[in-house]
Amino acid sequence: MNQTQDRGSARRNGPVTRPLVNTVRRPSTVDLIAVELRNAIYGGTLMPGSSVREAEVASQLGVSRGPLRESAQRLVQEGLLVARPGAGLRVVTVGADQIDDLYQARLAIESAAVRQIAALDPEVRRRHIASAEVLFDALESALEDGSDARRIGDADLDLHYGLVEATGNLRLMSFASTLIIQTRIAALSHADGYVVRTDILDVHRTLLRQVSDGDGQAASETLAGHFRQTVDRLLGRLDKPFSTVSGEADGSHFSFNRLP
Amino acid sequence: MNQTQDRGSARRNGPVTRPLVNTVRRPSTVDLIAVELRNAIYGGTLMPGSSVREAEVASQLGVSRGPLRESAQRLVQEGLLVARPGAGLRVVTVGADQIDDLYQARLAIESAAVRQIAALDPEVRRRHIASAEVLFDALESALEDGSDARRIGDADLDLHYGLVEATGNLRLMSFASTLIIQTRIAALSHADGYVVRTDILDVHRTLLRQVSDGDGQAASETLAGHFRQTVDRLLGRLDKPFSTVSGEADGSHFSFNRLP
DNA sequence: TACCTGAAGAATGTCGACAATATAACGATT
DNA sequence: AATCGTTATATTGTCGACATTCTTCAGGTA
Repeated sequence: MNQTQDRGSARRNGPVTRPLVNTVRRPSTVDLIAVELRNAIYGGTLMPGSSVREAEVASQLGVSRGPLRESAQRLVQEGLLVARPGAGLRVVTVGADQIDDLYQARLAIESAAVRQIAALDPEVRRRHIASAEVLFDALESALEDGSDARRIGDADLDLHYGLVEATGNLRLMSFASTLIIQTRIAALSHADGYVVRTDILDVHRTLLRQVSDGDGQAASETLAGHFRQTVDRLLGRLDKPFSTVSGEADGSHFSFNRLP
Repeated sequence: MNQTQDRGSARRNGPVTRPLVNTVRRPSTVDLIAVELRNAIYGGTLMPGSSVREAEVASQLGVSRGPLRESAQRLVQEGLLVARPGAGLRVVTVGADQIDDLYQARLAIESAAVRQIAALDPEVRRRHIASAEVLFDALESALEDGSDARRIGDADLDLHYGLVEATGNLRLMSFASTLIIQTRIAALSHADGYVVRTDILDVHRTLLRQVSDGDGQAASETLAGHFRQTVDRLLGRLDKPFSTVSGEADGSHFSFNRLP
């Protein structure tokens, strides 16, 4: 699996948290390692529940255990890793009892995002959601191409992150990034995490329409309904998905890029 | 200044982020140091913009630089510290250009919280907001006692955190804790950060009433209006505060508790 | 057979030391 | 006088090694 670290293709590996203060300065080693770890989790290289042996990962990254441990604490703070004293690091598992809280948190962030965008002046609003519409097209293409569920899920999450990104609020972006990676972890945790609803396009088309129409309240409700359906499906509470495409989790072992 | 680390009086030092997974296990050293650092920032011992020299703080905590650096990375992830390569750690400053985003983020979290609580069944709802009402009484007492602006601000922030805590959503609680500490940082950054509006009681009384009445939409709008006024005041855009109480920032130097 | 006990192994937690870098002070120059 | 370049100091960044803790597995016992 190709873990790239250049910024250009960062989107392909999912959203990435950037430092809150956006000044010009070269990224620290801790930054680079943290990005690498997040990508490894998001990309399925580090599977949920698997233990992260420091010496092993550190040597693969070409660094010592010190910087690796510092980076790991960042992911611990994000809730992507858990550290049991003496027992080391593990990738979190998002259990069924966490799904509700996770999507409530996503609703908090993303609902606020669409409300905020919808409240903008029509002109700037159009400019801000332009990139989100590109991501919607990407989702449409992924569905038309008959991509596997995993790739469709990527496009879905990218779109949701893009909406938050459109606010330009670094705090919201940081929160959204964390929650979306946790969503990915939940999908990787459950066997049937990757199932695609056929109405996914309609929902998101409606969502974007409502945002661009300036109706934040409606967009927020669309989002709430969408999340509620998703939670119900993940919890097996309701109707079965309309179309199911099994996604394969490539079981390739660790393969990081050594840091320069 | 008394930095206590027992859980009982944690509220006095402000909200504290706890690990996302709530299992029984002794806190790691990194946890303890991180709590100590957050309290030092929240309590004004580490002032915004001040540099955090690793060796100095580490020796005061009775630990080595290694664990301290790991803990610091947690606060970096939270946006409470910034780390410039080679130049070390500094406490963040929340500039005027950050106020908007900060309160938008708080609105995202807290608005979702009050909506969520308001949507509960009336009986459980009453039980969940009971602690928040205690915090409201504390705010009322602080105002009646003629406490300084700093203490009133504490009670205010405690109440806001209590509302999020009432959701029981650990993710939202973690976000709220971070944002509230950043709010404190903003207050410590600006000279006139600590001014108290006389209508603060009315606003929060209304807020709690609307939540307990199950009107999440109204509560959310009350919150939005309150934050908008606060931002306008902080940015000096609008009317001057009705009553001003100057808060003193005790300039006492570092004084941590050595970890056991 | 199931459970508890204990020892061996491996991984983590912590520390001290060294190298690399940024900051500050100082002097030279225009 | 102000600015630029240089040097010295202090602090950070990184690493390797050791102490500590958890996990595992073998052995014994009820």
